[in-house]
Amino acid sequence: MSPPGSSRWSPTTEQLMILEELYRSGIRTPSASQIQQITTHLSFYGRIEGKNVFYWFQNHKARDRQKLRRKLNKQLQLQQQQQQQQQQQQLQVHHYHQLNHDNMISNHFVGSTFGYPFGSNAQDFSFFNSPSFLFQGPVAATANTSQGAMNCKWINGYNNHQSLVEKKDIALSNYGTWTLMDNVNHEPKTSCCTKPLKTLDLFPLSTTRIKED
Amino acid sequence: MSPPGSSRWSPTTEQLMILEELYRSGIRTPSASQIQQITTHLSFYGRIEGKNVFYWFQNHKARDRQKLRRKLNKQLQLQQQQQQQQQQQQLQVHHYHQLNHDNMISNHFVGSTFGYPFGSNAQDFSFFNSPSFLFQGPVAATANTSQGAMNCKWINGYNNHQSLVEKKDIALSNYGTWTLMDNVNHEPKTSCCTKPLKTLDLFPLSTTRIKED
DNA sequence: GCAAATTAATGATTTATTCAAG
DNA sequence: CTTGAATAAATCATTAATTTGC
Repeated sequence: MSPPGSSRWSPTTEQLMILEELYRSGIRTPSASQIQQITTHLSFYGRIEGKNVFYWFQNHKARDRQKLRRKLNKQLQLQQQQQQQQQQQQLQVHHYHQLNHDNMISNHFVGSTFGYPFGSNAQDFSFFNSPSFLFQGPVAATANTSQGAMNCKWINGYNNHQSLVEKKDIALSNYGTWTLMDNVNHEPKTSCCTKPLKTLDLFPLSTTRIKED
Repeated sequence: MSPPGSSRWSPTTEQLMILEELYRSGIRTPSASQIQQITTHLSFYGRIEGKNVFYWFQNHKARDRQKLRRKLNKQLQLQQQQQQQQQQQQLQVHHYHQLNHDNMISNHFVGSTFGYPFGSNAQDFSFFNSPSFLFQGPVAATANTSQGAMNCKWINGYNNHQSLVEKKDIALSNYGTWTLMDNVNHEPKTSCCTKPLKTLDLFPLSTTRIKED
């Protein structure tokens, strides 16, 4: 399923089944602690990281929507075609009664015949009903919303894709987006800037490259 | 600048100046370690977190693009208008010479008169020339790309917006996206699931909510 | 001058699109 | 062709500018 040197996660059958069950049960955008716990539990069935769970839900939700949209578009097109056919039939009748008639027939109001079918009026709090194990502990200790408790941390680096460096020249495409994490001693062992530099030291003299990538 | 109980970061004048300088110097999507170091250095001028830096660059880049696009659209519209005027003039001349002439004049090739002005053919590696302080150490120890070194961690929680809960009912809008971080002992103090539950325990019997949000 | 009311900027989130591995 | 991962675009929400009536 996920060969050792594999660059991307691929879910175990069981992991997948669980994820799908969770999805079906209403979870769409799991919170930090939910992802945390899901990951913990799924790691029992194979190597997995939080971001895998995160991306999985994101993609699954997006592609569900996409599927729906496509289906609706199909229906809409069908309906439009039908309407056009009807109109043409009417035209023919018309023609039959009165030749040399003007060709202009409004085609505009077709789309508005049925409204937006999604229940977009309500926030998705459905995960309150999500599987019990997600809320066993003192829920992620979230009562503690003080500055220290949920501390904002970190970012994609050069994403384990050493191989990409050679394949393409995009190796440095990096980062995902944002993310809070549980309180963590983030002593950047990489940082050697013990004394803060003064502002002027930050800038090289070359201001020559103003480039849009 | 950033009042104590403020829910969102607002940059100090100096922070802003530095960020803009970095941007001008070519930085567009700083890597993890870059953000890290930028944050460290900016925190000298006021409270700031990594995500602020991250978002700042993301937004700044996006809004630059946007500005450019708008400018181009304006130019394009202008040019189109000019062309139309020219065409109308030609038409009038035409008319002058030959009345009752066909009205069809191709309007298509207008857009292609000037190409895409961006240097979109090259990747942006410009930040290799970025301010010296960013690369003081053994560059974020990135030589170490083994599994352990850059470890994937965590996610937005209920984003310190305790106040929002009352104001609106959207309090639970949560999470950003993904993010690697330097190796960190992530002993989730929130997790109390010491022994992995069996699969069946994960699911409640209610499969009633299959909702599209 | 100075708050209340509007509007413009912009920080933060969410959704859509794209890339590329398998 | 599916789908994990990454990026860009659109959107939301709050704060800062600003206008306005006093």
